[in-house]
Formats: sequence, structure tokens, C-alpha cells
Amino acid sequence: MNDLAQLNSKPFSDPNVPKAVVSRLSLYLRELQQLLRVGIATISSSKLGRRLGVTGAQVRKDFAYFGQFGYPGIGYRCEELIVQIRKILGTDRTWPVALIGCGNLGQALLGYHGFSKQGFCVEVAFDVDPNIVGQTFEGLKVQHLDHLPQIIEQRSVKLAILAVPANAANKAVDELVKAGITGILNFAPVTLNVPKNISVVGVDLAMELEQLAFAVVKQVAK
Amino acid sequence: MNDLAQLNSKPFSDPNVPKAVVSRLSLYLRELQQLLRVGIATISSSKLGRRLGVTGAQVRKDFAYFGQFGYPGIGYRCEELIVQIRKILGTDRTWPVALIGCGNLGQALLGYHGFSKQGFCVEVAFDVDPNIVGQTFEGLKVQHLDHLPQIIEQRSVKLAILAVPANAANKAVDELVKAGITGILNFAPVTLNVPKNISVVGVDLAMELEQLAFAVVKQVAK
DNA sequence: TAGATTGTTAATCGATTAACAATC
DNA sequence: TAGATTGTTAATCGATTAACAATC
Repeated sequence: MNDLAQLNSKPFSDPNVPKAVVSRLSLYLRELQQLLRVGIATISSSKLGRRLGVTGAQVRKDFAYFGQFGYPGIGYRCEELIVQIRKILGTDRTWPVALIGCGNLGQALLGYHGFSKQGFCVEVAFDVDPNIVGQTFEGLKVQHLDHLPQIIEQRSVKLAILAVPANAANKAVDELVKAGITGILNFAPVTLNVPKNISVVGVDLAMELEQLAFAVVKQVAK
Repeated sequence: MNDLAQLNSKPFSDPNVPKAVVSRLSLYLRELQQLLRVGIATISSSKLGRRLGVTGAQVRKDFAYFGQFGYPGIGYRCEELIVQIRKILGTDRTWPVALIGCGNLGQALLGYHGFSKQGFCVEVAFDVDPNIVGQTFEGLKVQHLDHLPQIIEQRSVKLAILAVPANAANKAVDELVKAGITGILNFAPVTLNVPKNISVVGVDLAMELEQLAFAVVKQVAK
């Protein structure tokens, strides 16, 4: 990337960036890291797109929201582009994450270190069940939810993974918001009520399976 | 719903239905079930929309792809609409699901019975690790992946949850596709290469957290 | 009946794609 | 240089919203 690109790059907080673009950015990042692992240093927009089911034009347009990262006649250098995307997403640093709910799923998430490579680290874990509070999982001692405010303020935690039962979710969310959490990854199968400055990403297993069921039925109908 | 609505309802396999509509259908379904639980029998498109962050017009348009389910002047009857949406999604019956990979995450998913209410039942579980094959989790004995074809054919399993390590994902997928699986819920953080008649829904924790990080950074910048 | 709300059409808005001069 | 590919503009496509007659 040349110096001009740096100077011309638009502010990363451009409010006009569509959500779909940001989510593809994550997809590009994952694929570029894969490319690097298999020893590919440079890739064109159309080749990158083909791997992910999008057009080359879209790949270029997506990056163009944030600056000029490519080389005409050559393509994109994977290593450089990875650095740029991480900077855009804000994962060029490590984010401490709070885990709320250390039951079945919560414990599995603690054991899954896949996202630590991407700049996220579950540093604190909470629950309300007296049988779980005080236990240690993956070297992390579960705290009572009552201690949330002081702990996450002290560590400036902004992100939380919510893995509590559906009927406890919205009460927990109120606590999280009051404590200063601004991004929530929600595994509870309910709509969360949050102020509009709080971001929520939901993962609902049943809903994902429903999408598949529809697609499978549609396919059979053909 | 009147009889005419039945007669007029478009085929559920209408290829023109956008993906976004189908995914909102799942969201409506979840919310309607919640409404029913709290004793609300009837709801207007705008009230339902407000709860989910979409407009009333969009709610009505979404349903209009599939038929006429509402009552002018009254709204929609939750119970009826639930039945209709399940019929559309194909979850008016139970789908057997195969779980591939019974490590950390796989075991947690087995323990999470949240999606069984929605018509999905993990009936068979597979792994390749000799330390895991043969063990029983939640009353389910883990089979070796080699036995996949015969077992899923015998039970006509069409859906699989893939919870294997990233480097094993694409090899496993080849087996699944060969065996006749046509819908895959992928938890491995890699792009799956599948024929175009196979549906894949991906859940990547790192990617979801990245979306939150971006949103949080953007919000702070305001 | 009057009030409320649907289903649907037309208008608007936004996102994707095609095309191509500029560049390496 | 010739070939390849970018960044960007204009054209296309699709999805959302506004509006309203029909209906309960």
C-alpha cells in the first residue's frame, strides 16, 4: 500500500457502511488468514470472491469503503490486507470479554479458544447458581453476577457473551447495560430489549436449523 | 384464516423468496411463541414489527409471499400464524439431525435441548477420536464416522451439525455430502466447499464478536 | 357505524454489478 | 510493452417503505 492510501483512507466510523459489508469483512479476513496458512501471498478480488461466493466487483467495492488497499495488475497482498481489516474491525488489539452464564454451553465456550486467535479473550465469568459460582473452569473462577459492575469497570470490559436460559436473559441484560457493556453476543433464544446504543448479535440454534430446513425442503421441491 | 387464503396461498417453494424474508420468518415465529406464552392471542403487524425492529409494512409483505394469514381490522392470531410459519419453514414435523464431532462444543450442543422444541432432534452422533467413539452422552452412543452412510440413510437424516476442528471440516463435509446430507450447520471457522444443491449455515464465534467490536468502536467514535 | 388493520401497488431507497480508464 | 487488475462511476437490480382501497 502506498502512502497516499493511508492519507486518503476514509474514517473507519463512516456511518454509511452497510452492515452486510462489515460482515463480509469478517469473511474476507478469515479467508485471507487461510490463504496465508497455505502459502498464498497475493490474491485478486475475483479469486477471493469466487472462494466466498461473491463477485470481484463486490470485494473491491467493500474495501473501497475504507481505503485503497490493492495493487492494480497484481491484486491484494494477504498479509497487508489482514492488518488493514483488523484495524477496521477494531481487532488489532485484544478485547476482554465477559461470559455470563457458565452452564453447559458457557463451559463449552470457555473451552473453545478459537476466538482468542482473533483478538478476544474471555477474562471473567459470571453466574447466579450457587452450585456454579466459585467453581473454576479453564483456570477461570466463576463470580456471582452481583460483582459484575465493579469487575468489568475495573477491567474496562465492553463485550459480553450471554449464555443464560431464555427466561433469565432480559434481566441479565439490564445488569450488563447498567454496568457499561455495549456489545452482547446473545445465545438465549429471545429478543433482547436494549437501548439503541447497545449492539446485539444473536445466535439461535433453532433459528439456524429452521433456515436449513426451509432450504432443504425448497431444494427437494425443485 | 378463511378458506380462500388456503386456496390462494402461493407454493412454499417459490424461488423468489429472498433469504432475508425466510430469516425474519424464524424471528417472527420465536416472537409469536413468546407472545402466546405471556397470553397474547392476537397482534397487529406494526406491534409485532416494533418488538423486532422492523416496520409493520415489512411484516405484512413478508407474510404476503406465502398467503393471507391476517384479519383486516384485527391483526394476526398468534396460534394460527405459528402453525402457518412452521408449515412454511418445514418444521411442522420433527427433523432428525446428525451431530458430527463430539468434543467440547459437540457435547454442549447435545446437552442443549433448546431446538428440540422447534422440531429438531439430534438422533445420531459421530466422531473419529477412539477416545470418544463408543462413549455415551445424553443417552446417545457416539458412532465412528465410518458408519455415517448406513446410519443416516436408514434414518433418512438430511441435516447435520458440524462441530469438528477447522482442519477436519472439509474432509468431514465430503463424507456428509456423499452420504446424502443436504443441510449443514457449520461451527468450524472455515469456508466449506459444497455442491450448490447443499445448504450451509455458518456460525463463527470469532466473526460474530468481530461484528460487535466494529459496532462498539463505531459507537464510541460518535 | 367508526376505528383499526390488512394485503397490495407504486414510489423510494439502497445494494450489487458491469464497465472502463488508470495503474502497475 | 502487453497483460492483469485495481478503484470508481453509472446502470441495474432488488428490497423496503408509504399509501390506500378493501375488509372486518
